[in-house]
Amino acid sequence: MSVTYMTRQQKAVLSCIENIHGGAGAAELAERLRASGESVGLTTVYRQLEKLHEQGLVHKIVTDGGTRYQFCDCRHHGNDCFLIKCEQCGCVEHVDCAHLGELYGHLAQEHHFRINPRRTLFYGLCQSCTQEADA
Amino acid sequence: MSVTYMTRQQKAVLSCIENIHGGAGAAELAERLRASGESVGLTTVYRQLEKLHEQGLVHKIVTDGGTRYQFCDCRHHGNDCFLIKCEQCGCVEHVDCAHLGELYGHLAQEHHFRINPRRTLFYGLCQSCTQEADA
DNA sequence: TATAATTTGAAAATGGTTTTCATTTTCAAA
DNA sequence: TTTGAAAATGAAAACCATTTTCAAATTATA
Repeated sequence: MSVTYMTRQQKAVLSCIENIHGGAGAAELAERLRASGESVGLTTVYRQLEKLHEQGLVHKIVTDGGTRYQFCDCRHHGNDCFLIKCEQCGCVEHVDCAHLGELYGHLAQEHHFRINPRRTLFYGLCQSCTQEADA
Repeated sequence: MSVTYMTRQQKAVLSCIENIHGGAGAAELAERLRASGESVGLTTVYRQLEKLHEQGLVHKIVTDGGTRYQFCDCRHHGNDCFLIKCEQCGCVEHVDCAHLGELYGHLAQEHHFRINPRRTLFYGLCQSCTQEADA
């Protein structure tokens, strides 16, 4: 890939997803772009999100409830970062914890499973929802 | 639900998914049932798998590559079990490891995130694909 | 029996995502 | 500047896994 420019649509998709806390689905993203006057076709939104995902710039979270894309420059992450999707409020947060990398090592050494750290996603309660639950 | 019997189809779906190591998609399951002479309509396969999932007898794993169902009496599990989906061969395996529960404890204590252990799913390479990769 | 309730499955509908392809845009060479 | 090749766009069509519909079959209860 020796492309040196970015199209209007590419810039628009990237800067939009970058600024949505908690991520968004493709259709929602297209809707936001249209609303902001930077309309991009849904097909192109899908294509750009896929491209960003391949480049490691967005997570692609496929679940029962649909597919969501979340910006995250994962290329800068090591083995110690993971995502947690809060089952209460729906937010997606990043967490860094050295113990995770240790777990991966253990699983590789003792159980012969090699984890792909880039795709680790837990479900549970985020910090603020945990606090609420404890109150 | 005061139903006391099980239809032929219900029994067939349950006993089939119980015996597929690595789980299966709905269509694959229907095909296996047909091949074994216990043909069950695809619609019914979907319905029964959903029912079993609600009862906590099968995992429903929705990803990029499609939805897979894996038998697992999760009701009996503690914090130390997780699933891993092999990015190479597509199988889903079940792993027990005490270190996982410890990680959850640490995340709760130090990071204030409460993980739902029932939904933990890693991506990576299964045992046999890890061996192949190392060969 | 009779009747109500449940289950089944073929066919049709659904809807998110991908593919197609004519058009537009961009890059690099002349 | 042209010019032509390569890449990107997006509307429309295709795709396809899953869900819904509904008439027929099965089972429970009266």
